[in-house]
Amino acid sequence: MGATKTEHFTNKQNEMAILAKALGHPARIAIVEYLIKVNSCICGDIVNELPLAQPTVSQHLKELKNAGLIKGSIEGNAICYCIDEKAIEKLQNYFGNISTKLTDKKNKCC
Amino acid sequence: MGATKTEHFTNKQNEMAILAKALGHPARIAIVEYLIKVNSCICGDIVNELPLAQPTVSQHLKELKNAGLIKGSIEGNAICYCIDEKAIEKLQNYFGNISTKLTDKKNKCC
DNA sequence: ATTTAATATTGCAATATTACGATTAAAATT
DNA sequence: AATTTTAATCGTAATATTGCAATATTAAAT
Repeated sequence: MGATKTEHFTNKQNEMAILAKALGHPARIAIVEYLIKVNSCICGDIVNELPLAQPTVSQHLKELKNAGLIKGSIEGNAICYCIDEKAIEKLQNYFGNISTKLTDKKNKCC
Repeated sequence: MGATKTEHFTNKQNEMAILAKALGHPARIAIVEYLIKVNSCICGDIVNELPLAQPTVSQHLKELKNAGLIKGSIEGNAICYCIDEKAIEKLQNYFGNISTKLTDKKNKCC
């Protein structure tokens, strides 16, 4: 026990859970927000923006990358990071869809 | 170490991270989707829908409730669960906002 | 009052996450 | 070539999560 039983859920469910989980930490939310704020790809500079040690930030970046939320490309001795818009789109569609379904119905039982 | 350093991030960042984290597990995604699918509040019945033991489901429900994603009210000897629309709205707004900011900019450096 | 049904809680083992110091790797600069 | 810069990786401690059997709780039904 201890490990998530992904095999019992649909691909879509696992995919959304992976994206959500990646954003389930304030540092990773902060990284994504910073990438949006600077409005471009960032080469270096991310570590200085966060109140965490360099290896910790590196680890968070890796998780965001594994989840497909950011892309990173080597740019000399720095790394260029930016948001992967497709992932954000998926999240937006997902919650937009849920929102629509919720407002469609009118049975207020709670 | 091992605990998230929430104190270094903004309230909003922590709030979004809590919501995302709650959805960062396929079982909890499945619960939310089920609540939407049946299109009403559900009294009982959730445990049978999931491929997990009753205590595990109960725990996932508790986490969704703590994060503010679902509401539960006692209804006889069953519990009536439903989505808290405000939380979904927050998520939709958040990702909608990010999406807008991303499509606004045109600097494709990646 | 007993039994039944639905859900929560407890306790625990397995695993995952978070954080960081130390180290390494790779490229730019001197 | 030696140094500096930037970021990844390793190792490890602290903590959190996942999952479930056993048990408790609560209210309805008998």
